[in-house]
This record gives sequence, C-alpha cells and structure tokens, in this order.
Amino acid sequence: MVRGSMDAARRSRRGRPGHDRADVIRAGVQLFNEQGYDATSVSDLTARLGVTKSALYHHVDSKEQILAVALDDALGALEDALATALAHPTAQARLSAIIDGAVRVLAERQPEVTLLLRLRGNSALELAALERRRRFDHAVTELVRAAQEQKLVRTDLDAGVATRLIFGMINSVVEWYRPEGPVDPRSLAVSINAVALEGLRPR
Amino acid sequence: MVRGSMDAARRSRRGRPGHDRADVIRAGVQLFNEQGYDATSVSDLTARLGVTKSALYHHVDSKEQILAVALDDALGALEDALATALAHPTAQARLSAIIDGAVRVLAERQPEVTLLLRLRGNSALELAALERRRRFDHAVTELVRAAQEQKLVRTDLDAGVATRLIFGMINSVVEWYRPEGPVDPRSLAVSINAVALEGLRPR
DNA sequence: GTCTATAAATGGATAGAC
DNA sequence: GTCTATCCATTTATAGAC
Repeated sequence: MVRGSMDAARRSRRGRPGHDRADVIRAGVQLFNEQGYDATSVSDLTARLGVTKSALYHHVDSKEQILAVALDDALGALEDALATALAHPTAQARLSAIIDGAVRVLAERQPEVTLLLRLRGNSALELAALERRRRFDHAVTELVRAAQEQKLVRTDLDAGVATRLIFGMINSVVEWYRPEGPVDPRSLAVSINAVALEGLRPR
Repeated sequence: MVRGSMDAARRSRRGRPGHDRADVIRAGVQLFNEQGYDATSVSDLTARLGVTKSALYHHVDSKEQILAVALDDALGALEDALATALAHPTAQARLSAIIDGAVRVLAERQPEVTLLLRLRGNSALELAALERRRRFDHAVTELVRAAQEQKLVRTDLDAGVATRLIFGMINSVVEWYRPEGPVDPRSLAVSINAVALEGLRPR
C-alpha cells in the first residue's frame, strides 16, 4: 500500500497526529477547492491539519507540489477514460463512452478534477497542465466530428462548439455533485448522456 | 455619459495617462479574469495601467471594491434577464427566454459574469454575491419545474439537476466565447436553446 | 491625477532542536 | 514527525508632496 501507509495503531496514538504525505496532499486539495489555490496560504493548511509549517514541509517540497500531484492524478484519469472510449468499435459507442467515462472520472476524482478545471495558467506548472488538458479536449472534439460525419450528431453546429457545450454540461458537475448526495454517479452519467444526445424536451 | 467620462482631448494628452474610475475597474476586472482575483496583486494592476499604487487608490477604495462593482453589474444583468423572461405568457416561452437572456448576458457582460461564476465565498462580499446568485438559480429552477409539470421538459430528471445541466452548458460559454471570434451571440443563443431542448442527435 | 516613501501584515519557505 | 524561531519577499494600503 503506497498511500495512507500508516497503520491504525500509529494513527490513533494520542497527542501527535502523525500525518504522512498522502494526508497532507488530501487536505491541501480539499482546501484549495474550498478557497481557491491562490487564496489558500500554507498557514491555512497547517491550521487545518493542526501542525506547524515545518511539519508540513517535512512531507512536501512546496505548496505547488501538492497542486502538481493532484493535477497529474486528474489528467491521468481523464486520459485513461479517453483511451477506454477509443477502444470501442463504433463512433456512436466511442462518443457515449467518453461522455460516460468523463462523468465517472469527475464524480470519482472530483477534488482533483475541480482543481484542473479552475486553472488560470499562472505558472509553468499550470501552463503545462492546461496544455495536457487541451490535448484531451482536441481528441474529444475529433470524436464528435467523426460522429457528425456519420450523421449521429446534428451538423448545424461546429464540432468544437458542440464539444464545448457537452463538456460545459459535464464539467459543471464538479460544482454541485456531492458523493453523499441523492444522485449516484451511474444515474448521473445516464442522465447526462440522455440530455446531451436527446435534449430536455420529451421525445 | 457616466462611464469613460473623460473627453478625447484629455485622454490623448501625452505623459500622464489621466485614468478615471471606470478605467481602473475595467482593467481590474480584465486582470482578475486572466489570473484569478487572489492571484492578482494591486501591483499587477498598477503595472498594467502604468501608474503607481497611490494613483490607483485615488480612484478606488480597495482591491475588493473593484470586485464588488463587477459582481453587482453581473448580478443586476442576470436579474433583469430573469424579470424579462418571467413577463412571457407561457411556461415554454419563459424557459426559452431565460436561456436566451442568460446567454446574451454572458456574451455581453462576459468579464463581470466570469468573475461571478468563479467565486469561492472567501469574504463577506463574495458570500453575499453567492447568496444573490443562489436566489437567481432558484427562480430559474422554478421555471424548469413549471415546464416539467406541463410536460414540456422530460420528467425522468430532477428539476434541480436539469437546471444545473442547462446552466452548466450556458455558463461554460464564459470560458471560451470571444466577442471577436467566429460565433456571434445571437446564433450562440439559438444553438444553446436547440441543444438544451432537442439534444445533439439529429431529429 | 500622480508621485515617492513607507507602514504593517502576511506570504512561502528554512534552520536546527527534540 | 513535529516543534520554535526566523528570514526575506511581497502584500494591501496610507501619508504627504507636486
């Protein structure tokens, strides 16, 4: 077990929390999402964890490293979902699969993906992540374009615009979806696929 | 003319830029959108305007005041669009009108609305703006619910989820729409209305 | 309307002890 | 793995001259 490697006895010992790197990154990502990366100071993070700055810097090299780990996690998951979708035999199946896969990734890795979607490109790290995301977006646009050519998607719309609208809908999920809430990820994926392809009006 | 009140002769005078309050707010909003509010320092803003901090503080009370003016602008425009939509006679017309109106506001007041959509609630000001936005969202959800009751909108979906999905699509416009670009606001509103109600699949 | 100079606080990060 | 103490850059904002 690589993450959360501390055993139960150690974790429950009174007095010293005894955090590990995974704890720090988890708490950091959560706080970055609540307040925004730039609005979150290292002091905010140490206050939440109940440790000093020195303790925190024992586990991570920098505030930015926490962001880097989270972004790599999110991008890796999205790229995996794309690879899975591309393995399907038809354009129709590939399109449905990437919508489904993206919704699942957003629901399952919500904190990390949320950070990715809010990037502004304020550092070399952020710019590199945005470039990697752009490559993902382009690949999805090609899926939509292929579906259009087979008349599976309306052609009165630019493929780029169509993709942005679908993913606008999908990505908005990170802003309101709660894992403990009444909507489960599977039925959410079904709903989004239905609304994206068939619209809100009853057929 | 309330905004940009300086006359041409004054504005073109060499040496001193001679900014007014509207200039400062415009530049601030633009910079907040490029880098994020928290990532933008007052020095960043003075650098862009080519003035010192003291000159800037002559025009505005604080960095936060710039945000306050922009948020009030965005919320006011959205509330106006809602009032206009509510004046329509049928549930169908009201639903189409609010989608149309929201897209138009997003396109026409993109910078201000973008700031609104990215708020995290990090201050009393931000919390108040989020609360005002929440009231707008609730009113729109009621429009969708009414349309559902008349079977104008599919009923296999919660009204709240449906609203979030439509507005996820609409709101994503601020992330990619460019006024100078190939897509004009009117055709964008038509496209979004079509995709939201009828979906991507050709009928 | 803009400047220089500066205050007062907070930012990210480190040294070295336990 | 965590602590106290500290460094130094940067932050928002102000005083007072021109």
